[in-house]
Amino acid sequence: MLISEFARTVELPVDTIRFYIAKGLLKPDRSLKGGSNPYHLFKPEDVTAARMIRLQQTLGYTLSEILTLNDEYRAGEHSSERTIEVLELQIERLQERKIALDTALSFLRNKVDWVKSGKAGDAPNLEDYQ
Amino acid sequence: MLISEFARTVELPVDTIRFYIAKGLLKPDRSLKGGSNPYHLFKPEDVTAARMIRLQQTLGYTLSEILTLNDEYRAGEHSSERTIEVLELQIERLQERKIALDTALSFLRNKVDWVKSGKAGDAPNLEDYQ
DNA sequence: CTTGACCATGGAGTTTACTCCACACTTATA
DNA sequence: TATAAGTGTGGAGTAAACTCCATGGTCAAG
Repeated sequence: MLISEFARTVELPVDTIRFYIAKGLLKPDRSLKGGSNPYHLFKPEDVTAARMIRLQQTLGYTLSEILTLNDEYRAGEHSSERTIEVLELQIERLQERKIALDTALSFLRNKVDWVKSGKAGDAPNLEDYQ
Repeated sequence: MLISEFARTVELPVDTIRFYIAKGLLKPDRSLKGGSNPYHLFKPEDVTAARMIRLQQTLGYTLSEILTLNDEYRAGEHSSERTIEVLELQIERLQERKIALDTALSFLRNKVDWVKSGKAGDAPNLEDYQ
């Protein structure tokens, strides 16, 4: 798969993909010779990698964090212990984020209820949701 | 409360607070005259506002989105319908984010299990978690 | 009355994550 | 054979969210 088809598949601009390649987040093959330089060739696993990046980004990871995670993951690929360590660190971080999210959600839901009740009693206070 | 105490309270650098004031995200009083210009005076509700900003930020809102939300919220303050509309839009957005988060979490948990099982069977695939 | 601790403003600098060229090359099409 | 479409590189530009700094002010302590 060439870069423009890959871009359509993962729904990202070509420029962004090249940016990710430059950063080392995507490492497509370069076997096909084309213009002034060999072309990038994307495999299905690159599609997964791109989707993973998007997912991690919506969860608040920076690109360099994603890169370090990938590197650590690859580095520990032959030690199950290290792999599990890296994975569990990610899980912990996401769980913290989930708590923040649930906090915000119950705060907002209670606020809706409070408004619907004609603002009876005290307004929900953010401080009560930590 | 003056700016440095406020900064300690909400655990943010003074510069960041001034930046938020400039953006209109915080609107402390300016009654106290001090140096070349009147000082900012922060009330408990400013502390809540600052914490709310941090929370919204960890949930992926940009500062200008937060500003528009605040503005919309204030604008609809006398119409319960509009207030509920704004709140429910936020809830929807957070629920989407929660789904992404749960996706990532179950993917990572299954991956941990898979590694712990001595990598028996197929590796968990991200595509299966959407 | 000077020194140090705070305060404000305006503006420059930084990092992140793109986004947009200009230029150069190859290949398919008219 | 010209032209369009696709690809690569290097580098400039941009928006967001800070972060740092120079300058200028007030005020309490020594």
